[in-house]
Amino acid sequence: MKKGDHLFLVDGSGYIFRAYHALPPLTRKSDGLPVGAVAGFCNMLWKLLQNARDTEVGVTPTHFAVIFDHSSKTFRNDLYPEYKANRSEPPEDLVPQFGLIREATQAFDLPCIELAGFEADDLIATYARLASEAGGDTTIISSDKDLMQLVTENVSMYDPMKDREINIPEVIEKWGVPPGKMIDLQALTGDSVDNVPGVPGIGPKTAAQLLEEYGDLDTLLSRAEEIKQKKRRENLIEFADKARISRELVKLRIDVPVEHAIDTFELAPPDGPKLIGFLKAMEFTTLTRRVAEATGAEVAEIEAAHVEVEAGADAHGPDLTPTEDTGDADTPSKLANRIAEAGSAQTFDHAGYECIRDIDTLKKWVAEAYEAGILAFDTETTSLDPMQAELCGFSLATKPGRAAYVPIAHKSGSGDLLGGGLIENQLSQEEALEAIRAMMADPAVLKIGQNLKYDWLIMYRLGVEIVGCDDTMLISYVLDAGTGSHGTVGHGMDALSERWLGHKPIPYKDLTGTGRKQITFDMVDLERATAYAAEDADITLRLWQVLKPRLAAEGLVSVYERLERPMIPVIGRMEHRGISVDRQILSRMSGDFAQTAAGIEDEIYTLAGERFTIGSPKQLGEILFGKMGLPGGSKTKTGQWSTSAQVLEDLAGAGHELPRKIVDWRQVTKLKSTYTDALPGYINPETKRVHTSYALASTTTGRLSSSEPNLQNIPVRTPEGRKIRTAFVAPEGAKLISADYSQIELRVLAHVADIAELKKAFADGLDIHAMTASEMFDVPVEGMPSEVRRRAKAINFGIIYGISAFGLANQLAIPREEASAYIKRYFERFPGIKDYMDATKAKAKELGYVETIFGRRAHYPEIRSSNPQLRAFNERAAINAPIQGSAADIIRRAMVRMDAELADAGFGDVKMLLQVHDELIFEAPESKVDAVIPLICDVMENAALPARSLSVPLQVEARAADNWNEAH
DNA sequence: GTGGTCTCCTA
DNA sequence: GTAGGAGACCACA
Repeated sequence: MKKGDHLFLVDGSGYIFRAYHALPPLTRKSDGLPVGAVAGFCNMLWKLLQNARDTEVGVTPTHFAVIFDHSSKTFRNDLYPEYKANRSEPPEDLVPQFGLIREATQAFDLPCIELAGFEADDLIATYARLASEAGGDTTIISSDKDLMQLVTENVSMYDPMKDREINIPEVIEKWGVPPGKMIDLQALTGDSVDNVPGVPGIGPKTAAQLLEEYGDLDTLLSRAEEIKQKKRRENLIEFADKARISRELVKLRIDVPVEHAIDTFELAPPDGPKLIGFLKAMEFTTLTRRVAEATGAEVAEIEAAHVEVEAGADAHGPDLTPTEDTGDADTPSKLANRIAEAGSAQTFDHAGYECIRDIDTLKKWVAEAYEAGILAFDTETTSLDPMQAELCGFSLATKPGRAAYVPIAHKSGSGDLLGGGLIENQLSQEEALEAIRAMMADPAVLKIGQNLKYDWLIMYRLGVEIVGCDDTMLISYVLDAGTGSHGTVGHGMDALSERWLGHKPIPYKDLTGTGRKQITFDMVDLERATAYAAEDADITLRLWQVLKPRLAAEGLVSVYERLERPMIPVIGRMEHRGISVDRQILSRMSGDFAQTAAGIEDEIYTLAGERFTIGSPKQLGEILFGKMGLPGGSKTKTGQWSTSAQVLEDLAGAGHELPRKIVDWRQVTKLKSTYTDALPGYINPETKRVHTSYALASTTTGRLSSSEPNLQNIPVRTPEGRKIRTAFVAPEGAKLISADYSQIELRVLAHVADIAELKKAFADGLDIHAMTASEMFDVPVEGMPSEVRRRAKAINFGIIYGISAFGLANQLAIPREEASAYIKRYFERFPGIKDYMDATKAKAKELGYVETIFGRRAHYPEIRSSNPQLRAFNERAAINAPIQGSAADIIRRAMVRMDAELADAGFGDVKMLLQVHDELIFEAPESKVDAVIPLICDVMENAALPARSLSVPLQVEARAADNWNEAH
């Protein structure tokens, strides 16, 4: 090892625990052996060995070793017998994976280091020291805080699961002290997991503050008398010895008598066949193929290695999957596994795709589609906006590897002086569409798309109907909504392909470029267009083969069939219809807002004594809290003083003039920039209407989201904002109808938690917030002060959001203790709610997901996190999801049924335009309004039936007017 | 140009 | 305290 070398040390024992808790629990080999953590470990190693440069680490290792704990007893037990005494046994299905991870390390040809009497951390500390002394750098692959004391200029850490490097600044940011003081900090705080005692009542924040003040632990303990806080002083004196022992426990040994010299860690190129043998045995098909591609090995020629599972371990463990593989029967989950494996074992051959340029070939493909009964289909267009896009061509696939592209509007490149003309020998749009029209409308051929709503709209605009279809994006959404951390698992094709097929598709930008020089798809040459477009269809088909069988295997067919697939034409039609927006009204309002804003700006500059960028929170903060010296409220996570409306309102309340002006200015400029200025830009030049885009698969709960423009957040709370709704109008001779569910989420809560009092209140049509207030505060509903009702209302909402004292206190601007007391009182009065919340949390922890009343699943893998904040957040989300999600399912059911119900009743000219979570907006001929409103309400109120019979009535309120403001 | 931060709009 | 999208600013490439 020499200067410039870079040693990677993987904390193998730490990784396995973390991976086990962070990854979905269901990863198993076909014989039931749990291998989730092993899979994560292998992927991580491979990534570090292949592309460490592409990660946060940014360097490629020259030396590499994986370090493990040898056994649970170490020298620390001699120091302090209780050390790690409260460690429970590892979970059953984790046990066999310890051995497998060591096997994996050997399969990777990497040193597998452990030593009796020492923890992995001590070995890591020692090797890091040795590397530094030899002039090399070290990256420790771990995010364990116990290792942070080792961080120096030459030693950093890397969290492989978050792709995050941890250097000196990150340690300071996280713990408030530099790495050199981490030992003292941990000595003070202790560690309940490892049973390191520490000093009671001292957490990380306090410890950092004390160390900042006194420098180090010894000084602090010797001067403990000076501490002002009584309890803290007493504890520091009483537990000084415990703190000193703790320091010895957390201090890592850098002088372990290691058996392997660091030079033996030098990295050799991977032994492809050996590694592949192991990966095959583990059934990691995707990684197997990646390794094969990188090492040039032939997968088929390599036999799966024989891997022994540690004796005594229950290899099969308790089965966690809802459908168990039993016997030889081809169960859905077995089928799903087998197909997934077959699909991902094949490679992609871009040169094998066909470019269809004559009608006979296209007809041959159509015949092939009939034969196969399935056809993956994808359109290529000039725009992401399906209401403006023009068709460039479309692609087809009938089985894996068998795919083609049909160009219809490609032009020759711009480099050609005579260029810009249509390329010859392309089928015309009419000809090509005519050839596929009958098949597209024939349910005998299942059309498979990825985000099919887009292609559906393109074809709908061209007069081609699609009947009989599947959407891989929606299937993935039904199966995996919420998996991965922080919703990182999207359901876009690139992500799905990498995840399920182990294949990275050709990036769109490789064809079109980006930014100013970006070209439209019709300018892409046919060879590359064919490779790209046909690949998309090919991928879609393979994804369908992998994902579709899982629906049955995991009991999610009806969710997909009733709540997802039918939404494609429903939402497609709504987006196609758009809504009429009055440009004049918006333009007038923009002018007014501009004037108002300019006036306020002058006043602000005068009050501030200088001109500055009001919209910059940074500059504004400097003026308010620096120059003017106003007292700051809360801080943002980057340490800036917050200038949120809440803070400014508080300052205004204390008699300061400027903050009030800022609030006013913000409101006016917000309304202007986000709404009155932006909306006219979305009016489609052709239709003269605004066509929002609804995302069907973007939320974890099942709600839709709306974008470009977002029509689900048009202002309503303030009179100024509300006026914007007057610009959403019905055309001459028509009215807008707004129909919204009253208190749907509270009704769902009453139903799912089965709360007699709430159910009765809804059945009797009572004011639910007043009723809650009356129950909680013993105040009669008659003559109840509005403040009392307001508090009960906030609590009711809080319950739906997975209440916390902190949140309720914030909402009501009351002390946290008071909020806490309210919650306690609420739970005493409605114990069923508490039971429901506890049961929901327990279910989410056990299964990793929660369900709506219709069986839609929302995954919260991080609910098992050891990070209390993250865990609590996931608990609240898990409590909220069945309520929010069930309401979302109900309105989806209403929407799916609505068009047909309207048409059957002779209201074919009444059009559903928008959805805003609990509200539907329609456009109807004036003459039909009165007759259609009861029908709309009826469909919405009975939307849960016949699948579910709610024990609470649903109530819908509907009104018609010339514009959205008056209708709502 | 891109991505992160802050703020604010909705149910 | 839940679920979203978007605009402005600003530091980075």
